[in-house]
Amino acid sequence: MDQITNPQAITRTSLHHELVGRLQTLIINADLEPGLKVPEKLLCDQFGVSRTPLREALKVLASDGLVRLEPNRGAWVTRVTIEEVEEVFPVLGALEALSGELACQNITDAEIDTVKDLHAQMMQSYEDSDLDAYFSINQKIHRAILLAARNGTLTSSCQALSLRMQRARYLANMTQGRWQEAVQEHERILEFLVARDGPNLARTLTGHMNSKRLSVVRWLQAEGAKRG
Amino acid sequence: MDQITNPQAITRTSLHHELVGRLQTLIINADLEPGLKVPEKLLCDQFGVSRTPLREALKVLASDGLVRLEPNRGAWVTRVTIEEVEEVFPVLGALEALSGELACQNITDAEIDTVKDLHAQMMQSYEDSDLDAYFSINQKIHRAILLAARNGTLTSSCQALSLRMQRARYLANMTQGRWQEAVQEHERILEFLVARDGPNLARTLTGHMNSKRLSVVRWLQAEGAKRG
DNA sequence: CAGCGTAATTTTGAATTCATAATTAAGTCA
DNA sequence: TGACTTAATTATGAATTCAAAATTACGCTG
Repeated sequence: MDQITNPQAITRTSLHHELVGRLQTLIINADLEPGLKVPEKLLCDQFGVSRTPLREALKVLASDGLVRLEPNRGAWVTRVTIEEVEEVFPVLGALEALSGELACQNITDAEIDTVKDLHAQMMQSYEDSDLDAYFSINQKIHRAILLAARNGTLTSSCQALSLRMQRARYLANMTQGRWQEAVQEHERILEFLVARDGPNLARTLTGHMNSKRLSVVRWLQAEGAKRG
Repeated sequence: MDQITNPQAITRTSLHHELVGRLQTLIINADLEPGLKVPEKLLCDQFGVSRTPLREALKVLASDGLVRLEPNRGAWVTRVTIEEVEEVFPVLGALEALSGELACQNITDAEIDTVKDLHAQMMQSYEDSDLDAYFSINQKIHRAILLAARNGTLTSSCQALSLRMQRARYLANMTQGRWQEAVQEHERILEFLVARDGPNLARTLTGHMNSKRLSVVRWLQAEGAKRG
C-alpha cells in the first residue's frame, strides 16, 4: 500500500511485516526454489524468530500466490506455470494501460525528465548488452509511470502481480530478437508519454505486456521441453 | 483464489482460512463497524478459537485493506474513504473492461442464457423497487461475466477490490435517477455481451464503474456533510 | 528381498504462556 | 478542581508448549 520507499529503513513496523518482505525477496531471487517446500525451521533459525510470526507471514504470501499452503503438510513455493503467465499478463496489461492513461493526466515535467533519463540509461544498457542493468532500469521506468498515475491501489495491484512474474528472473531471459522488439516498444512508450497521449500510451503498454507474455511463455515451453 | 463457490461447504481447509472468510463477512455486513477497533478477545470467544489463528487471519485481511494494523495497538476496521473510492473504481473499471473483452471471446451460449435470465430477474426487481434483490442479482451478473472470462487471476483481483467497495452497502444506496441510469447501462451490457462485441462491452463496463464511482462519492460526501 | 503394517519420529496447527507496550486508574501537588 | 506523575491493569506481539496429523523407520510375513 504505502511501504514503497526506504529499503533499509531503521525499523519496519512489525516483525511479521518485515518477514513478509524478506520472504518475498528470497522467493523472487529463487533462494527459495519454486516447487520446493518452505523450510520453516531453517528460516526461523536464520531470521532468529519463532514459528508464530513466520507462519503469519506465510499466510500473507499465500494470499498473494507466492506460496501454496497444503493443510497439515506445510507451505510450498509456487512455480510460475504457463497457465499462470497466460492469466497474469493480460491483467497486468490492463492495469498498465490504466497507469499510462492516468500518468498522462498527472505526470509533471520533472517526472517526464526523470523517465527520459532512465530511458537513455536503459538504451545504454542495451547497447552494452548488460541485461541485468537493462532489466533493473526497465522496472524503474514502469514504476515511475505507475507512480505518476497517482493511484495507490493501482500501484499495489500492479506490484503484487509483477512480483509473481518476477520470480527466478524469467523476464530477464530473452532472445536478441525479443530484446530489440522490447527496446522499440519502449521508444514508443516514451514518445507517447512525452506527448501525454494517454490512449496511445495505454495501447502500447498493453501490447508491450502481450509481447512479454509471448516471450515468457515461449521460454517456459522451451524450458519444459528441455526437462522432459 | 479459487474458493469461489459453496458458501456452506462442509469443512473449509484450515481454521485460518475459515476465519478469513468469516471476518470478511462480518466486515462487509458492517457487523464490525468501520473505524472501530477489532475486538480480538470477543471474536475469539465467539468463534471458539485462540488468538493465534485469529491474528493470522487479521494479517491477511490487512494485506487486502479491510483492516489496518497499528503496531502495538491492534487492528482497526478501515473506513471507505472518498480517496479510496476514487482510487479503486478506476482500477475495477479497467479490470471489468478486460473481463468483458475476454468474456466475449469465451462465453458459451448457455452462459449467455444464464445472464439473460439474471438480467430479466434484475429488471423485475427494479420494477418491484426491491433494492436488496436488485443488488444481489446485479452482483451475480458481474460475477457471471467475470467467470466467463476464464481468468482466475482476474477473478480474484476483481473480487478483492469489490469486497473493499461492498462494505456497509454503500453501493446499494442510490437515488431513483441513478438507479434508472444503472438499469439503462445494464441493458447495453447485455446487448453487447449477446453480440459478443468485446470492445463495446469493455467501454460500457468501464463507464458503468465510473457512474458507480460518481454515485458513491456523492453519497459519501452527503454522508460526510450530515455528520459534520 | 519385496510388500505390508505398525511403532517412533518429525512436523504441523493451534492453544497457552510470557515479556513488553499501551492504556487506564489513582494519587499528588499546585 | 485540574494538570501531571506514577502505579495497576489490560492488550499486544511473539515464544513456547501441546495435541494431532503426517512422515519416516522398523520389523514382520510371505
